[in-house]
Amino acid sequence: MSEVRRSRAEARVHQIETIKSTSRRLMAKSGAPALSLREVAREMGLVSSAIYRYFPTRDDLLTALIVDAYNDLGASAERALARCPDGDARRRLHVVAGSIRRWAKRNPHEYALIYGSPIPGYDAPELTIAAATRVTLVLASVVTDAWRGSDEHARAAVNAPLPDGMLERRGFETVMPGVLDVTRARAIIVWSQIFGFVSFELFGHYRGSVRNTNRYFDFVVDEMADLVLPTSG
Amino acid sequence: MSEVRRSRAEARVHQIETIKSTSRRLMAKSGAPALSLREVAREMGLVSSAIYRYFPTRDDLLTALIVDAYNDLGASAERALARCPDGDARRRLHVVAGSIRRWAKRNPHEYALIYGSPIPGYDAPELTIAAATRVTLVLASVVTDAWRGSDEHARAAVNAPLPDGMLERRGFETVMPGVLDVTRARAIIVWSQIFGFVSFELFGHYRGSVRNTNRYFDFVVDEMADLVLPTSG
DNA sequence: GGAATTGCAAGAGCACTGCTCTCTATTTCG
DNA sequence: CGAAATAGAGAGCAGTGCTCTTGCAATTCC
Repeated sequence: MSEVRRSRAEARVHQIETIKSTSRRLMAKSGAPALSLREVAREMGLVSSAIYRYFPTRDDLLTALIVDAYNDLGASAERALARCPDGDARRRLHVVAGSIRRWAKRNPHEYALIYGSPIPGYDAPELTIAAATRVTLVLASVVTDAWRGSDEHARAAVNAPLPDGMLERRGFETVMPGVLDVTRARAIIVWSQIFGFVSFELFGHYRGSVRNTNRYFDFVVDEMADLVLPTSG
Repeated sequence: MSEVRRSRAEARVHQIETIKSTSRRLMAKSGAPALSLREVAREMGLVSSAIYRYFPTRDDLLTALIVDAYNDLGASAERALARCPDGDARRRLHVVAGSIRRWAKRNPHEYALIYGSPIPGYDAPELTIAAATRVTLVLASVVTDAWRGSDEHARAAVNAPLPDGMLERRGFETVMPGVLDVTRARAIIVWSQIFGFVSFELFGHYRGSVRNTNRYFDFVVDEMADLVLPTSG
């Protein structure tokens, strides 16, 4: 295609990028399980064995796509939250949750890739974990900001003892500083609920019970806000 | 293997059963995506083409496995609930939720098959929908029984208007008779939450945040009970 | 009971897959 | 410039889902 003269290193990153974008395009049509290295190569006008210069195995290509998907979702949530830095907490939660849902509906196969069944025998390397954390940090920050500077009354109203060693301690101190343990535990519920909802919606499990998923999603996020945000009373 | 003399019809259902159980065994090792008709045939001492007498396509075999999985999970939940017909509602919810989670951990690949990413281009036939409903009916009955004969005070405490046309009306009248709309909507949250939890646990998304998933699961179910059961106050 | 029909398994074959290997042309580096 | 590293081509291997034909056995019909 592009007749630009490139150094070898430049050409390499360009090829890697082309392989990934071609894969994404093909994946959008038939999903990750049907993604074939040979088809990617064919689409690029390459012979199949050439792909292996860049991704030694199909799983390596999938890993790269997974990392990109996590980052794309994370960046999307970050942008959405940045767009309302001073709204009230409930609205911010709606905005972040909505951006996650919209991203998933825009990229259903990539969503399935990262939040659907994992590829059996495939163990997520460290790279993916860091990328996966991004979107959770956005959610965590909404809750943390909402509780920042809350008074004793609000905290006492929800405080409750938690079973010992239920949550990981390492990490939470820096991620949700100054937030009660119960609230942290509930924030994880909110997180699971949002992705549980999106998965059920995308994978068709609401058929027969939920009619208007947009309205129902608003309802669910409201309930989650009640669960995890300080009472605005 | 078995040298029993069988009529043609008997032999047929026996072969179908053998194919399915062999598939389940192979799936337990490497997951559904890696399930190969040829390997099933090899395992049974058959030639690959013979399988097609019973399942005209790989998708048909998967459909059969999906239906069986839904039914197995549904029956498991039904049995669990039948074992405590007169406990209090909170305990019954814990029992049903726990049975779902235990089934999932015992049959992770079958769980992934029905609640993980759907096979792209695969549309669940009516058969699977009926089977899929079973486990939801068990959850619904716990909530319905809890609200049966509740007084006005309890109902007024949670009653709230719901957006129009949010839930499907058809079906709910018979499935959760006499239950408030808000409670129905919340029951769906509970349902999503349980499966969201199990998916996150099985697919490894809690790594780094939840340490003791058993205790955390109890916590989550308790919170869900608070959301959907009448206050026992 | 014998003949026609149907059902089952075998085996070859097609187009596809991931992946490996060798060979050649080209670019990079000392 | 010459040596080393790299990209791509092409053949090939073992595996896949699925189709088609052939021969045999069991069932059904007259």
